[in-house]
Amino acid sequence: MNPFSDYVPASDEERRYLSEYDPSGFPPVATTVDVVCFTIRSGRLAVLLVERGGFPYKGAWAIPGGFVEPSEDTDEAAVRELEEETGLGTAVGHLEQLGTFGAPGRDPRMRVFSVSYMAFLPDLPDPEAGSDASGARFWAVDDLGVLEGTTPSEDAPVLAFDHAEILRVAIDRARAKLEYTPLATAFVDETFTLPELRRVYEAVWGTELPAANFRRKVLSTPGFVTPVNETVSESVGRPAALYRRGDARLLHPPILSPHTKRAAGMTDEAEVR
Amino acid sequence: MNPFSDYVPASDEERRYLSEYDPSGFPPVATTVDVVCFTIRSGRLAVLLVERGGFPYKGAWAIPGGFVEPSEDTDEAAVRELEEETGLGTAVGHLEQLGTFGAPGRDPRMRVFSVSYMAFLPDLPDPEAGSDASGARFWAVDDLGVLEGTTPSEDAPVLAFDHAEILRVAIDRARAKLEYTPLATAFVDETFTLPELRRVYEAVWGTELPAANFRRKVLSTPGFVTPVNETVSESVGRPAALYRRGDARLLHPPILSPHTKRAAGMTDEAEVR
DNA sequence: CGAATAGTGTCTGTAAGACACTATTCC
DNA sequence: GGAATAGTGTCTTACAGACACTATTCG
Repeated sequence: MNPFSDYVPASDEERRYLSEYDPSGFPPVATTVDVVCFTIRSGRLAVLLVERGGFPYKGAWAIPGGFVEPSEDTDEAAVRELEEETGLGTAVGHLEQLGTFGAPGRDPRMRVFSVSYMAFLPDLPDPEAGSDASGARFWAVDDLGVLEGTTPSEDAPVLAFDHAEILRVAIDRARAKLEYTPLATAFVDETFTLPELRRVYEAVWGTELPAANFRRKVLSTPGFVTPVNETVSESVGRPAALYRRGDARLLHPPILSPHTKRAAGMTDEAEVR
Repeated sequence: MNPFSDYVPASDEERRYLSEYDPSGFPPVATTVDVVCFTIRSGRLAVLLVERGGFPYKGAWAIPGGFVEPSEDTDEAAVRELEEETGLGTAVGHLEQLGTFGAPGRDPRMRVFSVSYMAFLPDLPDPEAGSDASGARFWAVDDLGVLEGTTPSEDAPVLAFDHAEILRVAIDRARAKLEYTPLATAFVDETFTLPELRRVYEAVWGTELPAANFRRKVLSTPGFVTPVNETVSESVGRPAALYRRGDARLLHPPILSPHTKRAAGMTDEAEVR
């Protein structure tokens, strides 16, 4: 019987069945959550990786994560991991499930299912290393060479397990979600200027956007941003007006990436065969 | 050591670590795949459910699924389940991962992680019951009452486990994917008419679409459909031209749902808190 | 003042929705 | 011919991209 379930048996027979149920016959498997933590660093999309201090893949870099505790939902485990790795809760940023990766041989120790999440965070200081990791830092994603048509930079880390694949899926999804959700606002502070928001799009998509049209599109999308009626001055140039995230969950019309229009042959995420 | 892994240890020390690794300390958990099989029946979006013949939730209806075998990737398990339940492979239709549901108490027997998939299939005869299910049939989704603002019909089935929640997420996602992918073509035969394709959109979205504008949009979206230069006659009226699915994976411009434009407050899928 | 950055106005092509109209079949 | 369904043409409005222009600050 599962001690966390509040299921009410419909009969004594069913009550007996549940109390006698023996789960020990299942082959041992582990379930982890991995959290792909994105941020914008120096105008580039960056992702948090931790250096592995133990076997296997010792010295390689991995997406931070850990085992799901018996009392936890996967969502709760993801929030916990995020807090442990960054010191931030979900009050800051945004967290959502990406998908589950469970190929039989993806971990050399045993069968491991990785329920992967993505987090989108404002710029953070590099975190302290966790207990089972000898280092932790953000890496610019286009230095990792995980995307088609890109090559790793000189000092690119070796990635553990199937984490290159997970990162590829996460980056594709983040780019797509920027178009039709207010996700970009998770990368900036609570109040932000439109040029700051535009630089988020430019960093994630790797393209320059015409500032005038970007501005018009953002302001004409209901609920995307609301003005705060203050300005900030960035040392030189005209001060920019401040905005706050609006209450829209989906953007209409969306902010389309210049790349999307040419993407008739682009692969959709996650189709099975 | 995981017998399905082709990982090569970097040292004798690591080789020893892996050979002595004992996975039996993990608490027993099970991992299943559930496949939400959608089709269009009588102009309505319908989903395949199986009646449970054993405890728990005996007599309730469930999304078909089963355990992931030790040698299988979750994708492979989903393909196998789909074939077992419908007799169809992925050559027909479309299959993709939806997400993982793993609340601690969702199954009263033990901790179970359900890696859920969605399949989109052309209209099928009602399947034969599987071995552990006393019945199997398609149900119109808007008779189930799983969506906000809808109420179950008179004879709506009781849903097992958290399957109402899984269905809700699946329907939301299917509706959204219809807009920007050629998913609708998975619901029709290999060759189809534009009115047939339009009725797919109408069934999934639950709205009527102006035929003239639908036609123009579909034909002006590159790679969505390609003409076959044949016609079919449906007993009365002018025969319709046949088309085949094109090679686009993403639609540009998308086929927007009339509902989407009013959806500024609509909830995005899967945000964690 | 000039450099730098923020923000506005305007023109053009394209796409969406509305809807009137034509075409081809069955009876 | 009439009913039924498929398909075309056209008008209006709205948005995307391009790009010239104005505004506000620092030094």
